[in-house]
Amino acid sequence: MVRAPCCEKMGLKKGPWTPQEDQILINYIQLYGHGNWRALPKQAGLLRCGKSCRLRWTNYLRPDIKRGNFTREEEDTIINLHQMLGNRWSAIAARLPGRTDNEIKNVWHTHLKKRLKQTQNQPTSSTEPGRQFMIDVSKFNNKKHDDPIEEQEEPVNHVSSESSTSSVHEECSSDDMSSSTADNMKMEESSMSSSEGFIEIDENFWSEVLSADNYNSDDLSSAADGAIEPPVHACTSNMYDSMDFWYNLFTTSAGELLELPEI
DNA sequence: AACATCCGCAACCGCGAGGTG
DNA sequence: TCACCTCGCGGTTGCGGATGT
Repeated sequence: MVRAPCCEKMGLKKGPWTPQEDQILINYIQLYGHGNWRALPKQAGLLRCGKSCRLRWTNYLRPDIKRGNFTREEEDTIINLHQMLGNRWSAIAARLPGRTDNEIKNVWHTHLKKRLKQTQNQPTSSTEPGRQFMIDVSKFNNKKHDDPIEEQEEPVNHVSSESSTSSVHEECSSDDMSSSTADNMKMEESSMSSSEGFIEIDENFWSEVLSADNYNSDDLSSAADGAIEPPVHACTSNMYDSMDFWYNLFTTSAGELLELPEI
């Protein structure tokens, strides 16, 4: 069959969004959610295709999006996750609360690719200060199923964005995000504990993590309480300040530390 | 100051997956 | 089982600002 073009109807606007359009979209989604993206622009009175609305919302207007430059830690995380997952930006984004796949993709192409190239050109003994870790998941590359995450059991409490037609909160709450992140971590836990995978962490890593005195589990777990106002605080705080982040990354679901090889 | 080039980012395009009747 | 529809993802494009000449 022939797929109908996204914006088949003439007169649909393309290009940059105006503040007015943004406001219309935000207001509409706050009131009604986004059960059907295709129908949304018509119902909201926007001269845009549904796809454009969805993109604008998910990449820019969503209240839980963390704006601003990527921290060094975030960049390192992206690099390491990219080693593990390849160009699976949405999977990488799932581990970086407040960051979108598009944003991560952009930062990869504009910064990190270069940085990685530079790093690779340097002798192995030359390292930058600060924490670093490497995850060798070469085994994933040989798998028929290229997504180690989706091979894991379905998250019990996963809230599908498709099912959230009535509440913006379901889609955007940090709770939802952290739970999906935690679920995804399960994949890493199983893959990392495999004898084939290894994690390389410098000696300062755990001491830094374990001595984090500004740990506040509420940052990532404080769910939306039903109010329409988005939980911005969960996204503007540095995720690396949260013990939960590192804890989930390097522990099993039973709370046991993953086995890390001697370096 | 004017022009050229580079860079970053938002947005678009097309494909595949999954859901539904 | 199949056809169709919608959504999400990854790749790519193009605009606008920053920087260099």
